[in-house]
Amino acid sequence: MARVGLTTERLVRAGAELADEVGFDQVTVSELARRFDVKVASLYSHLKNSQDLKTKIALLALEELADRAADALAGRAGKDALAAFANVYRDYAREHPGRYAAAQTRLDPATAAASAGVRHAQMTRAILRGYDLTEPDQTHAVRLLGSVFHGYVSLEMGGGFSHSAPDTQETWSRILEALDALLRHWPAP
Amino acid sequence: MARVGLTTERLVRAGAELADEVGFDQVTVSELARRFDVKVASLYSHLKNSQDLKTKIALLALEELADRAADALAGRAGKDALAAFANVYRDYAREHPGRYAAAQTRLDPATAAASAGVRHAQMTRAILRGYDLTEPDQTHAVRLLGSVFHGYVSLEMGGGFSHSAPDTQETWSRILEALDALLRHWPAP
DNA sequence: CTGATTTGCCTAAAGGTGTTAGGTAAATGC
DNA sequence: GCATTTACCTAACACCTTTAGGCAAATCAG
Repeated sequence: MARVGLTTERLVRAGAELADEVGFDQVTVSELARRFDVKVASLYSHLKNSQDLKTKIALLALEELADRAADALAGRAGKDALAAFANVYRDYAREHPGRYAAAQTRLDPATAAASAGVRHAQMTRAILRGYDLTEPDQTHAVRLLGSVFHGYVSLEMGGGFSHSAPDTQETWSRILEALDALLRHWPAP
Repeated sequence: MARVGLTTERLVRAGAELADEVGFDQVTVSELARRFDVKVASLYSHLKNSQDLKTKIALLALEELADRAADALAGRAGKDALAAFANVYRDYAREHPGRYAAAQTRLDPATAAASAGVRHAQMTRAILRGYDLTEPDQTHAVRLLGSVFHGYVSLEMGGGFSHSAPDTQETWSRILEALDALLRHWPAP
């Protein structure tokens, strides 16, 4: 009965990899057990249940994303910061589709408040400091940016833009330019 | 052994209602059977399998959404059309969260091509005729609008904007104004 | 180093979902 | 009124989730 050395940490990391390979909603405690060559029930010493696993994968993804975004923002401002930030999301989603999907799962308010999600909101606000917006327009703009980034990435990954000219990279660049222009000339109500 | 009168049609409609009540990914063949007071296996005469049910719910949602959008667009142009179209999405998602989620599921290319999804793209292009965009900018704009609408609605429904001032209705209006302004002054590359 | 304790992984079992194969009775058609 | 079709059923299997209780490996006390 050799011990494998399971920990919540290792399980969550493996779960994240599994998500990237087979899709977040195909992540299953059983498959995870199989990968560690261990019986399913053994995982329940480290995880409360299946939902717990998924939540922890989501939190991991949010952390990784926030870390990357913070890195990308360092030393940048204005359109430069905007593009760097946006590209972090898009690149992360492409590299880690399962983790990205995980990051979109609805968390209960308490968990969300303690997650890296708040860093994301702060960083978006930081970017907007490079533009001339005051409250409440800044909040409107935060929400717009979140919508565009999330919406674009999820449509692109879902194949919504597939196989049609012009290519999506071109569209992405033009959208970032358009957003920059919009933020520089944000219309009065 | 009284016959209940199951048809694929009725099952899909009931599935859509079930989705709105309990969430699209909680839609299960078993629960559907329970609602018709029928054994699970009986559904397999009308549905290929569970995935087939979900796909058909998605197609139904896409149709309904396209019908509403077409209605809303009739007789409108410019910003008026833009707002009406956008509101159809937002309202539909609020009234029918399960169906809306269904409408986001990835369809295989053949199914997608035969779905009401193409009408959505056509209507978006129709709206853009009210602005002065030529290809390929029109395509970029189609993608931007899709991203914003989908992104905003899914973030709002996921609770991403919850409990923070200003309220989301205000943001939504301002975003529509901003998009209108952006489309009227679409930046050159 | 030995014995006690903790703890990691196991077996067993129960309940839920998905799916297929084959039967019976109700509806339909000649 | 009989033959055929078809709607729904029972039975069975496979897989996932979760809990309860057991044994042996790791850890710790002395």
